[in-house]
Amino acid sequence: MAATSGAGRPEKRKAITRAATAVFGREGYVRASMDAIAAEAGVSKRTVYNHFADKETLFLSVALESSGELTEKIRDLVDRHLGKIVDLRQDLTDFAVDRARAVLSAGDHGALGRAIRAEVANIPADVLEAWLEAGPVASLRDLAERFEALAGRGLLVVDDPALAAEQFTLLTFHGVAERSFWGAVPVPDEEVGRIAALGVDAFLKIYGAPAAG
Amino acid sequence: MAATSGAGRPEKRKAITRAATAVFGREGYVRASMDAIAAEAGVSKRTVYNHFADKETLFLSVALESSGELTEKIRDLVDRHLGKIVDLRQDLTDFAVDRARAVLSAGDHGALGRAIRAEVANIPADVLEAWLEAGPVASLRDLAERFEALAGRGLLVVDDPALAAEQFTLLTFHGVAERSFWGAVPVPDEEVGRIAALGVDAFLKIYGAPAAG
DNA sequence: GTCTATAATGTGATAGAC
DNA sequence: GTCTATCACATTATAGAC
Repeated sequence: MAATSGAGRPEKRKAITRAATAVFGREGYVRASMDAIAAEAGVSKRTVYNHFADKETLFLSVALESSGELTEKIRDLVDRHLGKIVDLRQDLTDFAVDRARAVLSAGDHGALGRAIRAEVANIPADVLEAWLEAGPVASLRDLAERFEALAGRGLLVVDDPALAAEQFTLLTFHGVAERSFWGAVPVPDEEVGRIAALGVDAFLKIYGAPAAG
Repeated sequence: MAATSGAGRPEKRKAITRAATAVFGREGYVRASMDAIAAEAGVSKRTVYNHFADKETLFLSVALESSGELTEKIRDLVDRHLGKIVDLRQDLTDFAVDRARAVLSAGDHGALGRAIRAEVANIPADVLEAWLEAGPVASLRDLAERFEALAGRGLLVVDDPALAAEQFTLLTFHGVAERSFWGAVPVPDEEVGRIAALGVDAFLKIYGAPAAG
């Protein structure tokens, strides 16, 4: 906290973090320059250093922030698609498609996630853990809770909800993530839909309730 | 070819590519310096530039080379573990564990794969395609062929061997790859084994022959 | 091997805006 | 008065040419 904050107007700080998110996502940590971030934020470089101690602090700060925001976005998708089940297969597929889009679409937080994954060897262990906890791990937990509820209603047969959530994510999301290199290379919408549908097929073979076939 | 080759002893060239693989893998593309590569190869920087036009050419060259070598390694594992099936579940699990180790173990080609994934936005499309074709896509095809053979012998029920190979890889490998950030963060052996076993469980629920239970 | 050109981070100093 | 923009600056590191 003490290192990241300081004096200054909050609006400036917001402009800086938004610019940093964009530039780090576009260029990656090493290539991104503080000059470029300052320019994109419309402030002077001095002002950036007034708000953030150094480049690394700025990067880790926006990484954590962005991680939490993406988790909230995904939580909304979980609620929207898996809150009230109409057609389980369809709802799961829709969720898979929307999540892939939310994480991997170009302009968004996904680009920063790519930068973080690229820099992971240079990120302090405790910060990395905090990022995981605010991001991927939290989303997995949200999904696991939902699966547990669905199992309670007899729609799924699930022993270990955390495992089911992870395997659902692997089958419906990681194939797209890998193919698009976490959003760096575009994947056509129809391809995303196809992969999601096939992933849900496989998932339901593992965890589907026999009644629903 | 013309850009990557030149005069000079082949032994020097080999030393350079080996050093470049190590340094690029350790530091990533941007951070790696040509000085460090020359030093690690035990040659002068001038010699490096005699063999490779520039930094980018050197990187792309070792990327392709390493991709092919890793594919061969994995092909050996496919043959060893899935050539003669003794206990299908056990053989699949052993293969999954060995592959994860081969790709993600620290000193190996896996580190370079991480660097490539980090740089993917700056890699020319045709080179990226060649890298995919020599690496991940080729390995997937090898595995698909093997699954098709196993299906022919009644050990698996497989409609689409390519899909089965991809889903096997997702279930048994990508969970570890993601958790370790493609080898940047170590994952305990027992955790790798646990994930592999759970992945094979799921895979056999989808594709297992009913006879074998 | 040496040298040049370039570009990066982070630091002052000063003068102006809210 | 406090925060800001502008400019200049020292330091360091790099790619690549001679």
